[in-house]
Amino acid sequence: MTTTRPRAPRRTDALSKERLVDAAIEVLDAEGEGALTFRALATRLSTGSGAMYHYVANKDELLKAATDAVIADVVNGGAQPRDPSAAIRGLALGVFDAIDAHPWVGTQLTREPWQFAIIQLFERIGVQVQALGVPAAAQFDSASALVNYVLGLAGQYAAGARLLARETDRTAFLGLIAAEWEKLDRHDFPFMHQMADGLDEHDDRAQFLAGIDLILAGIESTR
Amino acid sequence: MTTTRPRAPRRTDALSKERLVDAAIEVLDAEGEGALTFRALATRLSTGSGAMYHYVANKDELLKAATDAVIADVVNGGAQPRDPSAAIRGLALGVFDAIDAHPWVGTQLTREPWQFAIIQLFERIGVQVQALGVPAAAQFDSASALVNYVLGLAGQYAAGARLLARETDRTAFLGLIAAEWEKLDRHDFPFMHQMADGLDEHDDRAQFLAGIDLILAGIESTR
DNA sequence: ACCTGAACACCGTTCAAGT
DNA sequence: ACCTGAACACCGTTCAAGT
Repeated sequence: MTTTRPRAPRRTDALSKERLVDAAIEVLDAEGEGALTFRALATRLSTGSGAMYHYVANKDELLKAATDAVIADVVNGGAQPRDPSAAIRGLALGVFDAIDAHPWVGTQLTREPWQFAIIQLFERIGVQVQALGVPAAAQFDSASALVNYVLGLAGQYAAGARLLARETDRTAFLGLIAAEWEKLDRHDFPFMHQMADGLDEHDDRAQFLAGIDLILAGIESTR
Repeated sequence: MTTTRPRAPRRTDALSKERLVDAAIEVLDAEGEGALTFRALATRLSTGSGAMYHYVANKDELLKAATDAVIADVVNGGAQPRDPSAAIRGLALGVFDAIDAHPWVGTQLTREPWQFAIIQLFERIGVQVQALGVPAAAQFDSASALVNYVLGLAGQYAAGARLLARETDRTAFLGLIAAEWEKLDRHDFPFMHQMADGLDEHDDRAQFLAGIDLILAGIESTR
C-alpha cells in the first residue's frame, strides 16, 4: 500500500545556477565533500532533487563551477604587486590559502586537466613569467613548473585538511605524522627519520613558499 | 515469491590480500577507476562480494595497497645512477611513466597526505638531495619541492590520461586543448594564446623533466 | 517553463547462513 | 575459518506528473 503524501508547496524564489553553486560551496565548506549530495542540496534549497538538472548537467559540472568561482576570487582579488616575483608569490599563496579555507578545491583541481580554474591560474602566472624576462622558448616550461608545484603541494595540503576534524589543530596532526616516521625502519628510511626531528616546528605555508622561491631561483639561474 | 538458486560451488584456491591487489590493478589498468567495484572483483575472482572484507578493511585500503605496490616498483626497480641529479631525474621519470601506465595512481597519490607510497618516494629523493650537498636546514624544503612538483604534474597528466580513450593519441588531445585556448578572449588570456601556437609539438615528458631541472637549478643556486 | 519526488540502476558494506 | 550472496542504506540521474 502506498500512502500519498500531499506535495510540498512550491517555492516562490527561482532557482539559478549561481544559487546552486553558492549552496554547494556552503555545504562543501561546512560539512565536507562527502556531504554534498543532490538530495542534501535539494533539502537546503527547498526543492526536489531533480530540479537541479535544469541548471547543471550533472554533479561534476556543479563541482567545476564551484571550483572556478573560488579560483576566480584568488586570481582577480587582492593587490597585484609590480615586481613579478612578488606577484607570483602572491598568486601562489592565494591558491594555498584558498585551499586551506576550501580543502575540496584541492581535490577538484586534480580531477581534470586544463579545466578553467587552472587556465585562469596558468595565465596569471605566465604573464608574470614573461615580465620576469624569461626567453620565449622557456616560458611555457617555467609557468608549468610553478603551476604544477602549486597544484601538487596544494593537493597534499588539502588531503591533510580533509583528514583533520574541523577543530583539530595542525600541530597535533604533525605530531602524529612524526610518530609514524619514527616507527619506520631506521635503515630503510634514514632521511625520514632525520626529518621527523624538526617536524614539530614545521610550517606548511613557509615550506610552500620556500618551494616557490626555489623554482624562481631556478628560473633566474637559467635566464 | 523468492526463487532459491543453488549456491555456487566454492573455489579451491584461497583468496589473499595479494591476489585482491593484483586483480584490482588489472581492473584499474584495463577498465579504469570507475570499473573497480567489489562486485566486479568478486565475479573476476569467482567469490562473493563480502569475501574481500576478510583481507582488506574497505575499498580505500585496497586502493592504497595497489598504489603502494606500483610506487614500490618504481622506487626499488631500475638502476640507481651514482650522480644525485641523475638519480633524482630517474626517480621522477619513473613516477611519471608509472602514472602514464596506471593513471589511477595519480588520483590515489593526491587522496591522502603522507601515505606510504609518498613516504617511499620522499625518502629516495631526500637521500639524493643530501648527496647533492644541500645544507641540513634546506633539505626538507628541497625534497618537498621536488616531490610536490612530481605529484602536481603527475596528477594533471593522469587526469588527462583518464579522459583519453585507450587508443586515442595524445596529439589529437593536444589539438583539442589548443583549439580551446584559441577560443579564449585574446585580451584576458594573452599568455595562453601565445602558448597555443607551439602546443602541437609539445612533449609532456620533456616538460616534466624541464621542471625537475628548474628545481634542481634552484637547489644548486642556493647551495 | 519550471518544479516535484518516486523510481531506477547502481554503489560499499554488513551479516546470517552455509561448508 | 572462510566464503557466499541477499539485504541495507545509501548514491546520481531520469522522468511522468503536477503547477
